[in-house]
Amino acid sequence: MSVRVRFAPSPTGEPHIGNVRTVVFNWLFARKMGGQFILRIEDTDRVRYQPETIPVIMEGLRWLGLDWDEGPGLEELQRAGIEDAERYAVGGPYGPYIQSERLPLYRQVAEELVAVGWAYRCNCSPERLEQVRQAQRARGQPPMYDRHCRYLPPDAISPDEPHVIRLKVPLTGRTTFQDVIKGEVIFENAGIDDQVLLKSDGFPTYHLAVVVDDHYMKVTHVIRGDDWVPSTPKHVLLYQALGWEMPVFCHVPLVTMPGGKKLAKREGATSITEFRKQGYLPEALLNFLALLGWAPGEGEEQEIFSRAELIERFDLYRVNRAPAAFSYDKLDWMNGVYIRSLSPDDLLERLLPFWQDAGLIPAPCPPQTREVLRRIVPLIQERIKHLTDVVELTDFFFTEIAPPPAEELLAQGLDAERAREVLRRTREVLANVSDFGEETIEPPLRALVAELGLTTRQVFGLIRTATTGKAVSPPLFGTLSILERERVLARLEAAEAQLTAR
RNA sequence: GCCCCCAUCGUCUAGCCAGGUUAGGACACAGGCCUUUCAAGCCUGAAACACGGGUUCAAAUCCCGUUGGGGGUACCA
Repeated sequence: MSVRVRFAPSPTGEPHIGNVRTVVFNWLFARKMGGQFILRIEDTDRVRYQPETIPVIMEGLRWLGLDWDEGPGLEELQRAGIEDAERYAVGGPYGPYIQSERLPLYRQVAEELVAVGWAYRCNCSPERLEQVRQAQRARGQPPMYDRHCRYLPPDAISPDEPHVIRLKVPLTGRTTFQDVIKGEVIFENAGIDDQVLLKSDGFPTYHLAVVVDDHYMKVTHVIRGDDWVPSTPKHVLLYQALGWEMPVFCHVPLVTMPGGKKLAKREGATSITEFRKQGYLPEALLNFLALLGWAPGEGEEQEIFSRAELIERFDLYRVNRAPAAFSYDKLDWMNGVYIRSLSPDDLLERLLPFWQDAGLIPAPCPPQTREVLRRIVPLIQERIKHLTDVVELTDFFFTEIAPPPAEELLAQGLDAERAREVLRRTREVLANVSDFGEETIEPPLRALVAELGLTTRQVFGLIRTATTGKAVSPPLFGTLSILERERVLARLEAAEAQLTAR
């Protein structure tokens, strides 16, 4: 039978990067095994529901290259009020793939469980439940539902009055399951709460919905975060009660922040959208995430893997047991590696939106500007770690610069008079050079350095500051050539004036 | 509190299952080379088996305990 896995986000916000790593494992496993990767929307929490995050989640997956074989279809997306539903509709034979579209199914299963004695109705008020929990805590007992309604006569609560349906967990014995990563995990039934399966608003809780959907969608492997381990016995009980075949469970370790701190949904954990905005390449992020908690092993020392290589080598059974800390340092390095490996034209295309967002070049990029960019890219390719870095590194090509203050011009240790001389002589040289190509500029400037008896650092540093306004810039001769003679001479003159004014 | 999971350089990890390694690699860090700045590249360095007991000729590897970390404990997922 074909492997079927799923990512089932709840549209209450954008998934944090730890969740995304788990999605990567799911996707890699599906592709490796030639199976299906399913996207299911778990919108059963009506309080925290934010429909607008559905397309954001989908957009993020697409950007990362995590395509899904089955997922919400056109009509259900339209009913959810998603704009551009056509753009995201995939559909599939086991839909609908949005849980709010499957309500009758959950209710039916819940009623079945009540009928066979595996579940019961409960109309305890939230206040009473809270009181019970507080009392238990005060006594130093684990907070659990006291099963008040479990022992009521079967007809004590009418199906028509507001109530929830709870799982009737066996009071004794133990529930166990085999986990791909952890091996056998054992829970005493006495410690398992009578979990609510169907809420009073008619929506299922995660526990009911996940079991029902995974069953009917023929999911074979449940690959999810470690945080689900404690609720897995409830799911196992449900599978047993319903007589359904169990999927393979695989609980992958969580991802923490660099300090080892918790990576909770709202703790500023970065989302795919944020990484994208910060100038990370999707292939770099994918590569990095795949290596967070997994390594090919067998003495393999390669760390840069193409998408195809990751699929080929990924092994779910080799995923680590211990949680992994996210490292921006390593991601940055990897992003730089990927940026350097791009063809200049490809890099140019990816850089374009960042230059445009910064207002440095017009939105439809004119052909002339593109030619300039084509000359700039090779100069900066090995100097940026993020696509966003290009803005600060190249802005002086597109905007006028304020003449640098004297102290910056004199940073190389020259006195004002000497610096003025350097600038004046440089202007003479550059005014008379036959053409303004990189190779034509360099020899006479080097000759000038020798003639003046100064160091290249002193002279070129001064020219750099004068023409770019920065102490750090792309390689000087290429930069001057792209700037062109007129602007270079003007900036040199302006700098000279700065020193004179002094 | 109770339940569950986890433990190799600062970080990601290889090695563990099938005991014998100078415990390997990468990021970051330090020093050097190259060099017009910054990068990139190259070379070198520092850096780990959490602790305590077993088992064994031999333990990072197997067992137990301790400590530490993480997760769960909702009509959230």
